[in-house]
Amino acid sequence: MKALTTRQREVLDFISGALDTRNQSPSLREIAAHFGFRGMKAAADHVTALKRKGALCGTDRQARSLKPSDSLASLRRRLVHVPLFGSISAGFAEERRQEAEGCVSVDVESTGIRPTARTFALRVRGDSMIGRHIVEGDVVILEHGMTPRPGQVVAALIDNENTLKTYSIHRGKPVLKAENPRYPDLIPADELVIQGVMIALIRKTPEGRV
Amino acid sequence: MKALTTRQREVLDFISGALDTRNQSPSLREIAAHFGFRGMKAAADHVTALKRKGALCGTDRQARSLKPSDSLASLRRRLVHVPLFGSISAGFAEERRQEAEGCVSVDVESTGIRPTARTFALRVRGDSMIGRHIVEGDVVILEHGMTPRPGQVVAALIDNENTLKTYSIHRGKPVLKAENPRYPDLIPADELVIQGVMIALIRKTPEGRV
DNA sequence: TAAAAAGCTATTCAGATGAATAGTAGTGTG
DNA sequence: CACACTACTATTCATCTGAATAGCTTTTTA
Repeated sequence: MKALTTRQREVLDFISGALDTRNQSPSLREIAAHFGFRGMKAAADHVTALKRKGALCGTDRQARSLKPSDSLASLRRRLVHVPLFGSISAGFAEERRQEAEGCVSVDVESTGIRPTARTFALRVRGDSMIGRHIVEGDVVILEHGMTPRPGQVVAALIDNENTLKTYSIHRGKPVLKAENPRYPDLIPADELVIQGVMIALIRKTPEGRV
Repeated sequence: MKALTTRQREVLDFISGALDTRNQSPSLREIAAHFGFRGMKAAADHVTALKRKGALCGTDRQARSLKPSDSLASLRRRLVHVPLFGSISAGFAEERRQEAEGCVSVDVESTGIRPTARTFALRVRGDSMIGRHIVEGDVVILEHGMTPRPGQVVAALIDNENTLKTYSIHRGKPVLKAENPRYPDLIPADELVIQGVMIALIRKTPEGRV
């Protein structure tokens, strides 16, 4: 990519910014207005220059189709937006989105996070999974309706509360195991509702947290 | 939000899909073309109905401004796209984006992930930070140029390789501590290049991983 | 069963938009 | 110096686009 001039950089930043905040490309006239151009040819010229230098791409003659051909953007994978719950009380309701307390966005990778409607996230409470290096405050992403395999971490509804356990087989029977010696082990799995199987984890270190 | 008909759901899905894949709202004519409508009023009617039912929003008379007012979307926070490295060899180059092996996207939360240009991600190798529950394969998100505080996890360049350590103060001097008894401790921090301070962590459980 | 809503065809219109033409001033560069 | 490039003003044009009007059939609801 050829070097950009200061002005071209400014125009590119404005377009990227609009795309980030409004999720929509500005029109040539909006670019002109933002920079105080009296005509819009100036904006058009900058866009042409940016396209020529490979910094910008867009469909010809199509409104608001500009987007930076930024290498970071091209590396960007398809995103999944997953509803985040503090806890899930009942079974899977239709309108579970309503109860979500937030939203976690992860990019899909080969690892297997598929953008299913049954994917959700849960905030971890307690330290029952410390043996699997899952600590309080972590956000786990789970897939509902997946059949767990032994060794996988699952979220189960125990006493009307979500708990993370390791799914395993003991004496030929499926059981749920806590990964902390202080917690009771081996709960028969078939009597419980398994909410989901863990497919990913996100930990955010708050500013003051140590 | 009122219930949608099957057809309205289809139209909404098409718009969301276009937004996800092309990052751009379709025009009414594109919607019509996709569903094989002979006129474009049909598409306009569906859009009007979806807006009325609160499923869709957009600026009046503005091209390609449709976007689902989906509750999941409204919960969605501003995203940061962070370049992911396998390792960082030298100091911070300008064109570090070029070397990035991927891209991690996280949504900004109050925790402090600010969309700085100095934010980057690193894939964890080895188990030197097992004591902090950071395991092999995890992706840590770091901020370059931040002054670390004791107890925070930092990435340092040791022997031309990135290593995660805990930053702490020993006898009044800053030192780097490995969180695994099998690794050497207490490396004087001021002789090293600190690449960044950890602000978040992402763990993805591959399909077969246990 | 009657009314309302959904789901379309066909056409028209104003305004938004990208692109083009013509021209000016300044800045480098070989 | 001539030439290319940047960075604009000013204006015009074809097309894209959203919105509107008139009408039609089918499905849903009261």
